[in-house]
Amino acid sequence: MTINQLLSDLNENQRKAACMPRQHALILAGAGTGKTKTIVSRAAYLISNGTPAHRIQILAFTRRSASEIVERVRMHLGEEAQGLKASTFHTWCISLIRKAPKVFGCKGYSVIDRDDQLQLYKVLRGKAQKSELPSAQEICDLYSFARNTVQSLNATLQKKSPECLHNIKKISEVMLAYEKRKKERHYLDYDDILDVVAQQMTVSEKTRIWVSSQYDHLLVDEMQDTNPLQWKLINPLKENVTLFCVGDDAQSIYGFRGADFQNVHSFASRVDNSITLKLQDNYRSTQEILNASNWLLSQSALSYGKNLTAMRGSGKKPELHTFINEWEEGRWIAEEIFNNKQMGEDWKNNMVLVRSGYAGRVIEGALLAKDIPYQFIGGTKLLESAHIRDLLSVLRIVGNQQDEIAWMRFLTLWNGVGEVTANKLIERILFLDGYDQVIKLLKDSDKLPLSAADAVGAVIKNQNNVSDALLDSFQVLEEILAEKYKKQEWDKRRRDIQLVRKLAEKHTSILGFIEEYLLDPVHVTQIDRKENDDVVTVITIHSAKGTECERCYVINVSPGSYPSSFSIGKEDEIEEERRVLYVALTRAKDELFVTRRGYSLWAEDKSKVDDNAESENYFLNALPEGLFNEIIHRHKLWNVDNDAPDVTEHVDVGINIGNIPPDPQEEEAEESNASDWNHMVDNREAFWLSELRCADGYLHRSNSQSKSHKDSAGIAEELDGDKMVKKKLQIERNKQMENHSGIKIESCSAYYDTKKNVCVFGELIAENKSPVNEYKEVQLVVYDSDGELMAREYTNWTEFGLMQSFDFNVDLSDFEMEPSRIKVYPTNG
DNA sequence: AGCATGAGTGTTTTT
DNA sequence: CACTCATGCT
Ligand SMILES: Nc1ncnc2c1ncn2[C@@H]1O[C@H](COP(=O)(O)OP(=O)(O)OP(=O)(O)O)[C@@H](O)[C@H]1O
Repeated sequence: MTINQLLSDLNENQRKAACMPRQHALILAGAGTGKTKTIVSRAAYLISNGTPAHRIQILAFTRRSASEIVERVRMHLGEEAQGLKASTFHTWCISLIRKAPKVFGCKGYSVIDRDDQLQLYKVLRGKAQKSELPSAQEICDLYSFARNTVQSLNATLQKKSPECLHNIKKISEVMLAYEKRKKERHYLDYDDILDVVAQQMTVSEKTRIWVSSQYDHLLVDEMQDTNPLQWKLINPLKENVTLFCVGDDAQSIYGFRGADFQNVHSFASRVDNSITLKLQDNYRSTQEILNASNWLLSQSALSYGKNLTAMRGSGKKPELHTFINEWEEGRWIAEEIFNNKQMGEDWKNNMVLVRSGYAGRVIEGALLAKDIPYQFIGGTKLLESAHIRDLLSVLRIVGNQQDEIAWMRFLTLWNGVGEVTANKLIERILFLDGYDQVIKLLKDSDKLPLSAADAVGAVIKNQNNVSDALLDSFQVLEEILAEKYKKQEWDKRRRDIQLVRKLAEKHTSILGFIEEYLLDPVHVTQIDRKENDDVVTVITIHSAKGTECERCYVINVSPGSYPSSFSIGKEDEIEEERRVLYVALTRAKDELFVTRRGYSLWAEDKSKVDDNAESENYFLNALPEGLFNEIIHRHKLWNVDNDAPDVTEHVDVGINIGNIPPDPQEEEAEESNASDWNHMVDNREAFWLSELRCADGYLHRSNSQSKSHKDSAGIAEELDGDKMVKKKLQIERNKQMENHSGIKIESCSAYYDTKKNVCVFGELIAENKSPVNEYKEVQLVVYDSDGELMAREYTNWTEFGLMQSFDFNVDLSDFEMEPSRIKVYPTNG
């Protein structure tokens, strides 16, 4: 494709922006209006009009969008685009630092990530109580926020944690100690990487000239998410370099990192002689999708002045699905995607948008259960996972002998060595000269096994071949790592090691390898699928900014999540939550599915107090009719078998003894009993049980070493080692009775545990049209394998989200035999 | 003292 | 699942 073709694809405003004369510009435009496309065109235009490609620097937020831009320019221009650079702010700065280590005074410094930073803070903070001093995590966050916003600690505390203001002295001491230690050990944290460059340019004219003379144009994507520190980086360049920034204030979602969505508006005042252009027309989505998105913004107290119009016109109306719980939600999505594949649609046309990495797990499970290939972007990255860090610590030690964080990690790996011993060793190691001495020290230590020295030796031998270094040191460490993680999916973790080796293959420098992947995180599920591009994408909304997909599923748009309960009470954070959802909705091209849970098992116990606030602030509260097609799913929770034989021979009903009014004393006893039961089926329990059920259809808890199996009668037993913990019981229903009473038991599960208790938990829908109102209770009957009656109980039901719930807890310790059959049905007490 | 171990608990978002 | 805390072991 030629440049002319590319330009003719643009609309008038886009073309005007792309072909601008040399002048600072801000392109302010809504979602899907072609900002990225405009950046691509701008770069292509500049190159074909004589600017050498290497004199254009593009800054994007993630490596993915950066490389996509370069790829697209290359597609249009071919060879001519050679040398065009697109990077994240961090990779750009580190490349400057590496290019001129002397200029920035960081020769031989190694980059530490968030977790290392935290480790250091933990050590330096000491063991003070939380009431005395904020946790290391909090201090770390405050530190980073202060630096990203280029604010004093005092100002940061006032804004973020006023309650800690009285502690400012202590906090500042910890921070200063951190900076001192960082310097001593030659570490650069994420914020240093930017600040070193920014600060140096601010104070030194020579540096400013050296940097800015390398470029003619700086193109910045996602301008709305840049923070003051990043501005400090761009600002000194504007004398010699032309800025071309694109952004959308309604998509600013990185406030937690110091970005202020208003900032983009100050562009004009901060940059003299700049011009602001606007793009209005949305080319991504159908009007129906935009209507929903527009509505969301219109509900805000702030006025974003955004009303997107779809150039593609009309399409399918978005759907709003409500489920009983997250597993039904996940299962439905997986099913939907699966069915679409059957109809001939590619996996890759589906994207599931989640709020947190954690929220993606359920979806992952559901996709896994259906064998749907997927990639998961967001959450813990490969090189951040504990077992990989363990292995990497050996490499880091060899790469940088002063790396005390890595030493700590490595030394405490060995049995018998804890923090104290490790510290003593480290103190000596730091003063050693050369690796011969280090190896000798490790060998001589009576606390460490010989293999510790072997592991280090293995890396030293392979310093120029990272992949081999990994392999050899892993062989030494395998045993100990297997032991450490034996309860935490060691097999899976073991496979990760192979993936890391793959990543390392081309690398000849240990530190270079680590640095590259610290700044450019790789997600576990991404590596193995080079040839297989056709996969479903599960992605956090924050990572999804700038991407698009034909069919999007935005999950868990429930009260307490949108906005997140964290933000309640803080207007600006609620607004940011709104923008997060806005970003999610506007990713969809053709079809948008918003799903939510009518009842979240978690929301309830977390904070009953907040419940009101959560639902009051809920974004979809005042949803007008007509924006979405609304569908409520009242599916069975736990696979009640509809084809189970009807039970008609219930003599029991005839001899119903009814509700024996308990005397006051007993009533009290019963109440305390009920609360006991609540504990037993507490939310946590229900959470795990259903999660795993969703994944493999059976019942077990993953974090015990339990195995599960299903016997021929369809009864799942839970095993803990060889000891049975619980046994699942089959339930019989009486459909006739249910129809008659208008009370439908939607789900029910029953277990018999080692304390000889039968625990039953179920949900039902009591339809108002019930002709026989006296059905107000649920009856439970338990038989042993000889068919002898063991127990009969009655209970009322209580409101439970979209349904009513009931539960029983029957003590069968007086019986020799185990329960074999149980029946549950409505009764007129 | 120093370490291993298990139970308990609480989960934004990212370079 | 990852982190903290309490406990008990050496
Ligand atoms: N002039 C145009 N004609 C046809 N399609 C266009 C035009 N401009 C953009 N598009 C298409 O619209 C979609 C959105 O474009 P792009 O990703 O550049 O938008 P964006 O402004 O960066 O969106 P967001 O801010 O939501 O990330 C892309 O699929 C792109 O190909």
